[in-house]
Amino acid sequence: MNELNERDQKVLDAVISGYLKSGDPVGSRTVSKNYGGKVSSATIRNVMADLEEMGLLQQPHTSAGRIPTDRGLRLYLDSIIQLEQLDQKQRQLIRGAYEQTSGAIEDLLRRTSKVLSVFCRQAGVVLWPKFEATVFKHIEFIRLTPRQIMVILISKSGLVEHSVIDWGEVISQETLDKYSDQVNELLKDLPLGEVKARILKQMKDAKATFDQLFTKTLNIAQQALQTTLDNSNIYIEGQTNLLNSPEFSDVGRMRKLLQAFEDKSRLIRLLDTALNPGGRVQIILGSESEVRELEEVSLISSTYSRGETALGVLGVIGPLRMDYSRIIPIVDFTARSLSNLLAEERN
Amino acid sequence: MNELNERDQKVLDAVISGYLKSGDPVGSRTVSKNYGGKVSSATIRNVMADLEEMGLLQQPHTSAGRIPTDRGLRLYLDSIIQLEQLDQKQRQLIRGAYEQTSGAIEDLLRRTSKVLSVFCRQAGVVLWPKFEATVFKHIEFIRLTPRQIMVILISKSGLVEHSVIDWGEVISQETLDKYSDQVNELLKDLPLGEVKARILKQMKDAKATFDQLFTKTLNIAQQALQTTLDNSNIYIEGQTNLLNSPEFSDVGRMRKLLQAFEDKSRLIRLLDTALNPGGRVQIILGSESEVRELEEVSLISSTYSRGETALGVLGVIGPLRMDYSRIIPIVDFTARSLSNLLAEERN
DNA sequence: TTTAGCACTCAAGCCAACGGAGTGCTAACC
DNA sequence: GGTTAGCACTCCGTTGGCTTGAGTGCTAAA
Repeated sequence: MNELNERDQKVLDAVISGYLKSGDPVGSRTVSKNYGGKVSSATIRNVMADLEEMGLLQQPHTSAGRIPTDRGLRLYLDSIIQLEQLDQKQRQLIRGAYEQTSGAIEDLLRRTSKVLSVFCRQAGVVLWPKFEATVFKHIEFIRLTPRQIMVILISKSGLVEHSVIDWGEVISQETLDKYSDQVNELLKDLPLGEVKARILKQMKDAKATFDQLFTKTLNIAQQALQTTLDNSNIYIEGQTNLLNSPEFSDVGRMRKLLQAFEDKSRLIRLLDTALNPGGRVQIILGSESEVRELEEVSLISSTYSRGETALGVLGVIGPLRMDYSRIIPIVDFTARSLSNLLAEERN
Repeated sequence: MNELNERDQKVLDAVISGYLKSGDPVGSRTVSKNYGGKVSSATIRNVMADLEEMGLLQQPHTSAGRIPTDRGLRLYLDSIIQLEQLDQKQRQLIRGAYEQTSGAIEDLLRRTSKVLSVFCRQAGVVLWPKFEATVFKHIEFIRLTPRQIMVILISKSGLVEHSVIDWGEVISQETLDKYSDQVNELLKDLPLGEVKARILKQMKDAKATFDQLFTKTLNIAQQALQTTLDNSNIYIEGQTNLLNSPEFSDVGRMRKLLQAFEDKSRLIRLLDTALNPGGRVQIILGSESEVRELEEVSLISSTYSRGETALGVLGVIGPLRMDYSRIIPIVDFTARSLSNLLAEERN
């Protein structure tokens, strides 16, 4: 691909930013004006034809102005993604939004997605922290019915997951209590990613000493852990903000989009790909993802973490045509804020 | 209001059921035909004019057919609500849908709303069981940070709620453990609705005996309980089914509706009003509710329970124009199924 | 290489005409 | 007196032609 000279670049930028603002195709006259009138529209037309040939711009139909192709948009985004700082006032507002949050981590995350949706006027999403990235705190077995055991797993960061295990035989609460202390001791301060291995190792040892009941307890813990690790979750707020974009005033598109939102597993997959430790803001255009239904949206995301460990992803989903330069700093700042809050609170 | 004679009734039914099927206003000729040709369209026109005068039918404009008013629809619904049995095949299918559910009650509820949405082709909703209607099983205090305590509350039916309490002073895990047994003993088998009173009473006694730490523990329990009781939740599945109805192909209406769905508190309020112990299927037209945004939908609901205690509400939300006679038996049967499952599992 | 000019294209808005569904009313009918 | 046929009238939705305006590509001159 040919390099773009300065003028090409400028025209491309003008077309794209014009399009992002108005949503309408941008014509040569408009560009010429914004260019300061130094070049005539005819010249611009030539440049635009070149850019079209390069696959960066396209025409919805002859006699319409140009809009960017996905490739063109990508190029543009890469060039603006080195982010500006968010201005002081906005920062204050975002910090303020966190003030009355309760200690529960769920509240924190839900609040975050709300913040994102409100400040960016798009859909805000927060991917639930990866359980395996957190540290074991406590496990509790409760005998719900003679053959059903509820297992509650708590991580140091305050994540709680519970699941119910159908157990083949009757087991008493006393037995469960007896061993739960041992399991708690065994797993103390272990990253959840390593818990499984530890349990399995221990199960072997227990078998060797013929401690059947302990083996059983471990088994239960093991099962519960599996369900927990398989669980993923996501908070979405402000989906209806998307309805305000003219690109989704078409009912068909709209429906397609909302259907994609309804099946969260696809969204989770998408956000998962955006999880990169230590990363700054990242933009994924729908066409670049593997989720066909999300073709017409774009995800501006950032990773949040505690200390060095990347926990999850948060971000904003909106139409391809968004005010990226406004939203990018917000996402960035929100991710930092959340990371800070997580770091401060639990030690 | 004048009584309707048989013919009036028949015409009303014909108009409404025709309208429910097609969505278009129904004209006199159509009714005359469906009537078996025994009466001419002119006669029908006279009857229809009468019904309009009574406020049961209305015309979108002169020279259009008639559609029911809300009052007319209400009358019609009241007459058909004595429900038919669901046919054997559908029953099988619904039962089948529950087969692979895990023991966790959350799964059960989510599955239920899924079932409703799929079988009725509308949005399925399930209101989270009222915590105060369930029975205390277990409480657990976990010291998350020196000043933060996580309280986990479990009901006999397997509901789990947790909250984090910021505690003014440092409290050790040992202290918490020491008293949690006492609290558990104290609240054993108590309906959650009565727990609060019991705790308060006990706090007085503890104060009298100067058992400060116990008072504190009770205080924590008390706080956690409050948050828990305030919590209400709701599962919604298949919102996008609503988008298929032609009445919501208008983007404005659509938006209004989805916004109402996004703020769950309003939905919860609506469903709450439908909670009536021992009740059969109930229909609430949007115009009859206090939620303005839900004007154009209708809720077909039923109460699910365990034994004698009404736990929550489930149902279907769809446009005013729905296939009520098909959906009513489904909602009814689903409510029974869920109640049965809840009764069977936990004893 | 840039620019002015011109012919051409296409979407979108406007308007008038038309067809169809349905009504209300009147006068005849049983 | 209730019922029906007939008729004039109303109103919506669709169709199709027409116009307008934004924008293009090409050509020829600067």
